[in-house]
Amino acid sequence: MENHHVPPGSPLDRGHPHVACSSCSLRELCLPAGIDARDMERVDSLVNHRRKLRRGEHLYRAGAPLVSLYAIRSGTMKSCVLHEDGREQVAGFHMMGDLLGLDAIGGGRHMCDTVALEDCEVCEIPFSGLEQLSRELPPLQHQLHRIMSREIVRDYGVMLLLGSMKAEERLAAFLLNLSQRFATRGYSASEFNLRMTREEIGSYLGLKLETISRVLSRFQQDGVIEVHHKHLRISDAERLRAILGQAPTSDG
Amino acid sequence: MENHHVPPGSPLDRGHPHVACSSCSLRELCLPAGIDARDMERVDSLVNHRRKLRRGEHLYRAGAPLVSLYAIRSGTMKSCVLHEDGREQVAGFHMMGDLLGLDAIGGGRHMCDTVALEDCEVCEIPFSGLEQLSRELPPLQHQLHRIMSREIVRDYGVMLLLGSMKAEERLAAFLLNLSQRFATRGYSASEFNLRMTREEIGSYLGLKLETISRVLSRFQQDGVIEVHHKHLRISDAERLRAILGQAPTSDG
DNA sequence: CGCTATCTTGAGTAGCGTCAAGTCATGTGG
DNA sequence: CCACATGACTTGACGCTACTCAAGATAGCG
Repeated sequence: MENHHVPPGSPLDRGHPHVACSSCSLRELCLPAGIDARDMERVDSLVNHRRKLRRGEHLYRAGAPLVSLYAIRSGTMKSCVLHEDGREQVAGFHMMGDLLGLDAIGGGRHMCDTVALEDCEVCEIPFSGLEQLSRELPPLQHQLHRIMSREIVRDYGVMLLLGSMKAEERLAAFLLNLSQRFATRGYSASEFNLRMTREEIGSYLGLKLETISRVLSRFQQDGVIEVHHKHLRISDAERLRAILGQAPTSDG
Repeated sequence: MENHHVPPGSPLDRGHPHVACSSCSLRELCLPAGIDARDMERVDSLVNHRRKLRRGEHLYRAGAPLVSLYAIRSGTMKSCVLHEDGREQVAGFHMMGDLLGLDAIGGGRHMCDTVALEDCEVCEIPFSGLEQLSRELPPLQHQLHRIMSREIVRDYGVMLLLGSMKAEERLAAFLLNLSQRFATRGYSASEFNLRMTREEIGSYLGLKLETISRVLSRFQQDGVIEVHHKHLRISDAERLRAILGQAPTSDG
């Protein structure tokens, strides 16, 4: 799938390209949402770097000091939390428009590893500058708060998933969530490529890769999805939602 | 302390004393951390209500519009996320100094239920006023960001727990976390009362109440803790940490 | 073209859930 | 003060879901 939604070759977009938020197609999904044209140039001047990452490259590692937040322009990333004994868990998958690095504000150091799952491009947003500017632009301040709050709510949803759903429900929830995020970004809700491995999905959902594979096969058998390696088509979204909705206990 | 000159029994007083942040023993744990004396009175004037809750009473319910954030002065609360089918899960336990309601900023509505586990007292912080004041007081702004970020990091920890730990590890992690939070607040790290039921602990940890009961019994058998109903003593914190640390797979 | 990472599928198993019975603590009304 | 009701907790027996281990298939990449 071609993520390059952004018109290439704008005046500022050469060499080490500064691409303005004001001309970014993601601006309504991202940090500048709600900023009016007059103030936008101040945001533009804050977000003055882009950075490319190759597949597998780290955006930051746990322990690194907080310098900037990052907004994804293109590509998909994962964040992993680590346990001393070496266990790691995927805490989230990120795509265009998502804001990364919020975990580092509390302690001044990143608390997870964030890695590109495919070639990515991110906008770098110096955090101290962001705090300063958000004091002057209430809509920017509010949007930052909203983004952090929504991350908290998303995390609650993951807890619910991990704490009280069975494997099929977890995977149904995951696929529907992915589907919705693609739709929000203007892509097909019913057909997309998984950018992550079965193992990464499993890690995120608290399951083993074999279980992911089996459940995907079962869904396909049942005609709910068609899956061929990384390519996935949701044939019957209604049924997926039904899988999610059915409580395991009591009658029905 | 009455920087507001609110006469006792005035409408604003609502029969509850206004207790200023500046004289609150929790201020270094709570929202005003890092505010200097000169600015503190502005924070005091923002936080102008206290509210008492009886055990079992809701502080807010999912769906309610965001009006205020709440700081716990005394008592313990739980937050529960709900699934349409009626399943619910405890997303967190809160105690003195914790700031509640952050889930509501993103959508303007609360996304979970928050309930008192015992009689509680909270300080009400009108959110719009908080955003406004935090534009004028950078340390307040930064502290709000830190609190939200720490909530995100805490959530990552819960995901790790739910996604990759066995029952014994989860409970060990839970007890050590409680212990540390009591210690931070000046209480004993090794001896305290559980304010929540086995079922609530289980819900938080993604386990059933019978499992909580069994694992507590096993810990007691092993001499790691002593537990008698709600009363708990950690006899061997080192061993608890060891239970947490041991990876289940491979050698070691 | 072969190497490696990824994925699929099967068989056996362990850990936690379910169901059930019984104990204990707390509170209430007589 | 006691009898009783209620909610919380403990413990046992059994079952099911997802894990483990293992073998083989497939795709991507140099």
